[in-house]
Amino acid sequence: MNTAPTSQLDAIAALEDAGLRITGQRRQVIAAIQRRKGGFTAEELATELEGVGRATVYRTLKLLVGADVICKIVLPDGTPMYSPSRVEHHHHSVCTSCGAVEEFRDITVERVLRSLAREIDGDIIGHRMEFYIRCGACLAAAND
Amino acid sequence: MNTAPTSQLDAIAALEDAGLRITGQRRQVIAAIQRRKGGFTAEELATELEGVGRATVYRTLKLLVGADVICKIVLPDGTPMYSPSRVEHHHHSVCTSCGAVEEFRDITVERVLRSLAREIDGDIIGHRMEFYIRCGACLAAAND
DNA sequence: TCCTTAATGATACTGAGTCTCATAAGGTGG
DNA sequence: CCACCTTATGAGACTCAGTATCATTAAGGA
Repeated sequence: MNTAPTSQLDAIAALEDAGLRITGQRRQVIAAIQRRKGGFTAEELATELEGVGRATVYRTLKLLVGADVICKIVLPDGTPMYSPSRVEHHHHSVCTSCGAVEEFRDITVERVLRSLAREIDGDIIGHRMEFYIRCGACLAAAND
Repeated sequence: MNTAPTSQLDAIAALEDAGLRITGQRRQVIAAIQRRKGGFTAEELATELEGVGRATVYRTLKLLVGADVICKIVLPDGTPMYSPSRVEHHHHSVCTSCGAVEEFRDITVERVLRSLAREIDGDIIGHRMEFYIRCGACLAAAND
């Protein structure tokens, strides 16, 4: 199984591989992402990183999404969130209570994609798939 | 198989069932949607319906989404689109060239959802799933 | 028809992201 | 190690989709 960049160094290498410069700001953004290890919003990051401009945060996030270092998730209400990628091709479940993001890779999902490819008139060039859940922890908390 | 509201009258009935008033503006929005029978943006509708305020168009769209008369789709670049619903529980394929939206209902998809429900720690309360394609017509046009 | 309540429109506002453009680094080649 | 060319940055204006406010208007049941 292929793995996506996982550490600071991997993320930096991914940018280098794309012929991009490794700037102090980009390091800061990457470090901040690795520090959290969970879902986050662009605005959160921009607020946290006072030394990095808002535009730069958004620009860097976009680069990192393109390099598969992080991915962008859309909540049911349309709010975008970002989350570090651990597995190359994967989907997400997002807890709508606590915002926890889990990645999963399910061969069943891949199978469906292939079966749909046969049914659909045209070429499938991409897809979006997210599950909205109440995670175990939130359910447990609610039952106290 | 259950079917979702399909005609003007069904859409109006759906609003009535929800205890909402049938206003001239809402009739106009519904009529404009039925006139197209395809994907559209909120802003398109607001421009077309000069007699209806922008806020009202958005409000009505939201009600219609809630009543399963239309559904909201998100393109890969994040652009939102709306499309009339024909089938109750379904997913979409959107052609990224021409914007054509197709609905499909696939029992395989439902099966995956159930299998994932078992794997995921927590309750699945919803999901989002969209396929981005190049439709047959666009492929044919490109091959000329 | 009257009257309560819900809906509307104009407009200001929010949130997420992009654009512009002058200024400030990166990271080679010498 | 320096100069230089190019890429990246920051500040702030702008866009796009949608929401909030609130005074005014109109549904539709009694």
